[in-house]
Amino acid sequence: MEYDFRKIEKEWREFWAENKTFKADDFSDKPKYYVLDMFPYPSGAGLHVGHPLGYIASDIFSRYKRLQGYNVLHPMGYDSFGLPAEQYAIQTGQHPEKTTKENIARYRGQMDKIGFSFDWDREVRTSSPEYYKWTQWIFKQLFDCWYDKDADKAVRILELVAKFETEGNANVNAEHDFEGTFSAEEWKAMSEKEQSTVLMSYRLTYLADSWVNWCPALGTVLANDEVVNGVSERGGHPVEQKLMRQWSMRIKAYAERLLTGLDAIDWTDSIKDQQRNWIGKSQGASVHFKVDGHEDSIEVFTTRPDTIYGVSFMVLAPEHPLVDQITTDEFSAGVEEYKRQASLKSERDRQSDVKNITGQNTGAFAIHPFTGEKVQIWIGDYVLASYGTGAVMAVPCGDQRDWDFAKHFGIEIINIFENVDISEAAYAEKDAVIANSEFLNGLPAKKAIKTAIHEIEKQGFGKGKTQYRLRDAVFSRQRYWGEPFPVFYKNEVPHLVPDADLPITLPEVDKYLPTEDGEPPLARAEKSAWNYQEGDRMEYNTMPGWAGSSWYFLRYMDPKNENEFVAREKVDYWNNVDLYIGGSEHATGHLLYARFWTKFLFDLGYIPFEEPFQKMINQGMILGRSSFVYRVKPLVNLEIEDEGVINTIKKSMDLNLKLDSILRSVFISKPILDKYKSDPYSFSNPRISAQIEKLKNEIAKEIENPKELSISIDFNDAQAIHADISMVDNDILDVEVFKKWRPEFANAEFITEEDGTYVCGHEVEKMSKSKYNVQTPDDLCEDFGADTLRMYEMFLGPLEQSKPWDTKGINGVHNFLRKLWRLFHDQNNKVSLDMGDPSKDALKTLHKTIKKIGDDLERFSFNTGVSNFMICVNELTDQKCNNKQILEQLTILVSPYAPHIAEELWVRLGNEPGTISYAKFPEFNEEHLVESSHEYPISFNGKMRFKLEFPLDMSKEQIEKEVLANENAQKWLEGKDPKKVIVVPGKIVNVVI
RNA sequence: GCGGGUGUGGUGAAAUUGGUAGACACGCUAGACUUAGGAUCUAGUGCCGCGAGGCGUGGGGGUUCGACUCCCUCCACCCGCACCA
Repeated sequence: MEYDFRKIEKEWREFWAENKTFKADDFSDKPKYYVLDMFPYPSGAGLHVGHPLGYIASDIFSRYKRLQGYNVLHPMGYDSFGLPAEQYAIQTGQHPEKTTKENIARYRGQMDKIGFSFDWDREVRTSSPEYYKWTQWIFKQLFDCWYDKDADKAVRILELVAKFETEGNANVNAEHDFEGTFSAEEWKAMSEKEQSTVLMSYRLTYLADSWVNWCPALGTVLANDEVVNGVSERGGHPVEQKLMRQWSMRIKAYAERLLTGLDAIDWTDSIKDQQRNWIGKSQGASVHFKVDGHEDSIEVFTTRPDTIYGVSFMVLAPEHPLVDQITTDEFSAGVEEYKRQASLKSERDRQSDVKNITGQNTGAFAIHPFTGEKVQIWIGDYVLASYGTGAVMAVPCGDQRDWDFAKHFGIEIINIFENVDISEAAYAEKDAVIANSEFLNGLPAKKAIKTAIHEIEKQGFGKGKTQYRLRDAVFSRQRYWGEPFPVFYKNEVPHLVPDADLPITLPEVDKYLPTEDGEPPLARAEKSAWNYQEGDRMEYNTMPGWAGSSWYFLRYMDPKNENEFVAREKVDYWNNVDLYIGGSEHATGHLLYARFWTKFLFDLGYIPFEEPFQKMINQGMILGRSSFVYRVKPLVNLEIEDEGVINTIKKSMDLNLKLDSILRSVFISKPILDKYKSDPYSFSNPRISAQIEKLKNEIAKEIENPKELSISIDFNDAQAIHADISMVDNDILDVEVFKKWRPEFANAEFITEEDGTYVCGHEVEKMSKSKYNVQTPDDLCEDFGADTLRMYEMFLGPLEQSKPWDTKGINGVHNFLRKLWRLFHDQNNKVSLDMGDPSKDALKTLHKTIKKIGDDLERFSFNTGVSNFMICVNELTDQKCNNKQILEQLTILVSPYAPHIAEELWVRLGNEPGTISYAKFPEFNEEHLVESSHEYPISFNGKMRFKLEFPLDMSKEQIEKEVLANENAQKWLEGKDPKKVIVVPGKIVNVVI
């Protein structure tokens, strides 16, 4: 074999590992560049071909940056705490640490085969105590801080205590959820426990009773981003709302900075929009409406205070705390009933049922703060208790839901817009001029909003307010396989474990299940099983998966530091991640939390930047191509004289079952199935027909006089069964392997094509174990080599696009590498080089390629890069070029994509082993591309008809003359005079007729 | 409903600033050489048409000498958000 990739690749991988070729220097005169991949969760299934897509791209870019003279940080690690390992532990009793280690070993083996230039000395695992010690430490910092809105940053809690001691809390501008005010004296008079409770409502991580998403099937709470459409993101289990005492992260404090920070980072609009959406900023005013005859007032939040004169009623959420107090006797029964019905509906139902307008009058009235008029107070489930204040001022002329509600219940609709017709629908645009609104009359909405807020504040019944949809993030999980909290309890008051005693390691437990009384698994641990034993008990919850991943990119800079989470000098040198590659599915989870923690650590002065990931590229998902075999179902039509309907149905079903068992193991080739679908009567299969006949006779014996009995096969309802793609080649099933696949298929029969083959159907789906369509990179590495795999994955198409995996074209890429190899070698596979000066043509090809490859890398267009290499090698092959100077440059160019073959060729060219990774990226020299003439496409009315070659220095006029004189042009002119001739020098000629 | 994205041969795709649409690769067809590794080489391959030629980048319209590219409008698919006050 000429190009022996197996031997080459193995040797070079060993060389890189032994020589630590890709070790990154912590301090260097070179400029730094940090390329990061989203680290994987090591699942039991191993890597499939989709995982390396992003890793290959980032590796190519890392290698390119090294060639450009950068000191590149390109690490890899494992997000190794998580649910699947724990579920597996519950089933098998094995410690999750054991399976996690095994899975990591498998991942590492797979990654090693692909030739990544990771600095493996920097590997981190979120589940290792050396790592999570610092996750616990960061938690402690959050606990020890509050958010000072005046300084707009996190500040130590001691400073807050100092303020309380001197002036109480009245003038403290903090992000908090403490209700009420206290003086310095009152503060000092509080017991330690009371003070602790107060402080808790200011801390950036806090313990509180909060409504959480409880997932009974997983036995844990979930964060909002882990709940999708009312079910758990992992596993799709139902989720219910439950009030629980939980640790939360006060991410709300950072809402505004998380929003504005997006403007300064280079991410896709899609991800930024998702985060903006999730944060959900809305500006407006909070306004208090007095309740007629009550002390209480209703606080509403509105984005349109300019429409306040259009308020003709109020709507409270059915759960609003004031509802019971204000409801009049007359309406109390109706209100109770409405509340009951609303409580029966799930949050999801309430949200999906948009068309039904429901509501209930409470009989109470609110006083309009400006007009003093009484407006009805209703309850309605279109108002959500969890958003804003759980109450709205209804402006039917300006809000479609309010309009619908008013129409439905016959409530007055006041028009406060100039020249706007609101008889058919509300007018929600902000371009109308306000009318009918006293001091707001004649103002356009934008101005009116400001004026209204000003007036509301002046009169003292409300103020301008900005509201965010972002909720604080629940940080406790009732699970075993996660970071323990550095928290112990004394008299149920939480205390922090001192830094010196960190990490709190995971204690051994007898089972990975909750206790009988519903406590999390850690409650099973004996006190002595903990490595810290202060207080009455330790915290039994563990941290969520996103804890460790929120700061791992920092740890890579200083992975072995035992004294700090990262040394300041190192983070000063490496700074933030220059290029982050990963999937877009983490938009509102990991990517938001990591930004939050980064801003927090920045506030405390530990790191010099506020945004973790400067530029991000989201690689598309690689989809699988599933193969299917088809099993048909019988259709029995039986009618029996003198027997009841029920009996008939029962017998029919029996028959169906019997027949099903006959057909169970019969599989029909896809093309034949399609034929029968359109023409069921063409079906003929002696064996099956015989079986059906036999069955019919049996029935005839059993049933005296069937009025009608027909048995047919329903081809349209054929059952498609996933067949493992490893036993399918080019859609043709290996029937012998299939029979051995599962016991139930041992006696399978196949209705095949004429040539005896069984043809499978196929579909593009997500790659997953259960669909038997998982392609691992291992086989492909074995068959074609890592360099081919790397180039092929890039060749598939643009990185960001999702695409089905198909190995059809892999030969083309493999052939390219063989052609490349042949440029350097003679027929006997001996290196054969021309040591002289390169030809003009070869230089032109080379420099054209240098330009394109460089440009492609700069815009992350890896697929066109591969194409350009192919073009280059094709041209050099045509030129029979084996010039050393040319090939040496080409080898460097190719090395980021195909590092193994590049290393081998580099040495065969006479260079030192291992030096290619730090060679100099070839310099583009335009001179080699300079042409003296250009082949002009000559088009008529924009259509290219033929080409003519002219010198580049020929004048426009001269070109025009030559073109028109050309006989080919005369043919297209058809004797007419051209209206106009456009000559773009060096580009094109267009003749307008 | 709102926001983001995609739409080009039989297939994956390319066209970077408005300038030869389909590069490169797969597949397919024919031929050559071998007949063992999934081989290699040559020629062809957008569609219609014998041909001249016509048509062609989701549909329709526009700007322009010239549009895959810019503008308007509609359609389909994918992703995210959604009684958010």
